[in-house]
Amino acid sequence: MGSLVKTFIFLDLEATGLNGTRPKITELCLVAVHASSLKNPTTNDSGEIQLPRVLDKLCLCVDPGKPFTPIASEITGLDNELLRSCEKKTFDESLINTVIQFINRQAQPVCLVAHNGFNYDFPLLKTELHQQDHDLPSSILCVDSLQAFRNLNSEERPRTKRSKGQFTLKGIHEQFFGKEPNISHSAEEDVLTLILIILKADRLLDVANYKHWGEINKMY
DNA sequence: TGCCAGGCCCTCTTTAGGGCCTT
Repeated sequence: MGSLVKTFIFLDLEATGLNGTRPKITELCLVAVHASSLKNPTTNDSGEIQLPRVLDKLCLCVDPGKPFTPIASEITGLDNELLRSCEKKTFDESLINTVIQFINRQAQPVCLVAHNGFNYDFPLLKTELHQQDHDLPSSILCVDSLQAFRNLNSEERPRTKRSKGQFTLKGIHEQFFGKEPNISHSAEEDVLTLILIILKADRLLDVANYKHWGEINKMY
């Protein structure tokens, strides 16, 4: 199914907490890359993989309208006062239209990609859309890069004891590039890290399990 | 009010338990 996709839209959400806290989105970042740009990544003079030159970005901060958990605030560097002082709007119709227009601008069909997306980002995004009586088209495809990396691991590597952090964005980046990613837990930096590790794991999107947006359930 | 996920994967498994991963 992945071979049909013309645009991969890498997605990351920051929010007020994890699933059990009925979180609200505080920041979202979408970066769209044409499938052709993922097939033959360019490298610099040192042989390091480079991000594609042609990519579309949409990054927005959002007033969540509910308190952050302390840990979420610490991790993301955002808090209610900061977002309010910058006069950020809530997850409203204007934001939803912007996201939909961003998706519609891309070569179709598109596929959303997020790390642990099937359990976190996609259900949370669906929840916020439904709360405003909106949704994305059911035909949009989705991939969870965490699940895909685990599939890749079980197929291509000898069985090794799992270790904490093995499949985190940071952990995969360290395994591939021998160093930590620049900054983690801004939505944009996490998306760019995700793109880099997917460029490095060139078979990942071939072995991934594709779902339709219509199969994604709300988080709450 | 108080509580607070859940699907996936691994193993000392399958009549189960526990850790990972996302903020």
